[in-house]
Amino acid sequence: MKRKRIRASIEIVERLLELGRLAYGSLPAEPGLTRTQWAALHYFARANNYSRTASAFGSFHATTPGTVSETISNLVRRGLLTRCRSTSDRRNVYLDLTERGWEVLRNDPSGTLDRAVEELPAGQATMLADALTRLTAKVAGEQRRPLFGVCRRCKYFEVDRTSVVDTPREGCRLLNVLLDSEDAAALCVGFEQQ
Amino acid sequence: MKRKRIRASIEIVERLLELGRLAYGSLPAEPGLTRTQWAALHYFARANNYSRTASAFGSFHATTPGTVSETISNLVRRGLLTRCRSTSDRRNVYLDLTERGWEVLRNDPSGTLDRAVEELPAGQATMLADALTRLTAKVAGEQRRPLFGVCRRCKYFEVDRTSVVDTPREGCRLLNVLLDSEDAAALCVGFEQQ
DNA sequence: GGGAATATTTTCGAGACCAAACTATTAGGG
DNA sequence: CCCTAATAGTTTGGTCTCGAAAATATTCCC
Repeated sequence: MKRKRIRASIEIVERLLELGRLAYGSLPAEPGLTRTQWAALHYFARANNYSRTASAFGSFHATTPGTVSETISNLVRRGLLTRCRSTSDRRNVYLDLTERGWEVLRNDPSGTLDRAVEELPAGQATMLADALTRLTAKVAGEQRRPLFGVCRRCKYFEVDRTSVVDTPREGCRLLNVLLDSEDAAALCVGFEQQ
Repeated sequence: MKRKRIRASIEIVERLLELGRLAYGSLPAEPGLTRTQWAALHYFARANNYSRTASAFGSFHATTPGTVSETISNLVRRGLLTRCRSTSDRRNVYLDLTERGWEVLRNDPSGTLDRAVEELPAGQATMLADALTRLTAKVAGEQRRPLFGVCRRCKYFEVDRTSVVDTPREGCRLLNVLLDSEDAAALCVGFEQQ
């Protein structure tokens, strides 16, 4: 049985996939949530107003609408998420964490990975973020999926410095709305690289 | 609903988890294999003689023996893997790809990610490999799981340069065996950082 | 020899997953 | 304004994944 010639990139790919699994492979998973449920809870905690929908999470998590719908129903049943139908377009349903949802999220198993990242040398963390963004952009593009990213690094992000108050006003040129500091650091489905 | 203060590390964690999903979220999944089945096929293609067992893959993939057993049975049923019970210790079952297994693996969806990695600037790829190894070591350690890694970077790896022939002989001091060039580049459960 | 440890398989119930069918709502063209 | 897409979600059916626990076989070690 001949193996393929080994390329260095394979090791990196293996690490990436291994890490993704290990991150949620932590022991307690306190309230008995699954990987997917944690991922959903984490996503809806981090996504901005315009991205907290079932379909957006489906794109982010690379899964189908039906699967997402079931996962969300489960989290709603547990009292960790609430559904809120949009009034402007009644097809949309926005998902928000409940008080208990925020509480439960504090035990997010991916915190293990998060702490490991925080211990990286400063320069390495920056380069890592850059490399990962490149990779994600490439793969997402090839699969015709949205890229996701935080507003502050988006090409539609805008800072209005003409204001006389000390904190300049931030906004999104795509949706044409103002962003508070929370939203400007949240994940967005409409993200485009600068 | 108050959000937690946003730390830069969260973005990196999100990218890592997103990438892990996207990598296997490719469209065709030709012969209808699932993420887990691809991961198993990939693992048994890359692991060395001593690591192609159900339990080793279970550690690598952060799942339980029962799940692994089912996944393997499925792949055997499809004719992509073969079981081979060890003669020296009859508790062990080694898994090997069949001819068809190797053939099917050529469409491994993670190839998309692999190509993206190959397009990274040279320096960045090296740095990325290093950072990911650090992260994996940290997370695996915290979860008391084996680290996995290729023999050549293991502390038990040894090169015998006393030989007069031009290609020096490589071996493993832990298992006390010689390694051919294929094995020296394969994944091993017994890996320890240098 | 006998009990502990190891490697794997089986079984069960809850989720995850995809595909396809379905509902409801909105957008676009004549 | 109707008619047809397109969009957002849900439901259904069938397979696979997952963890926990029990079962089997084998080996280790005192």
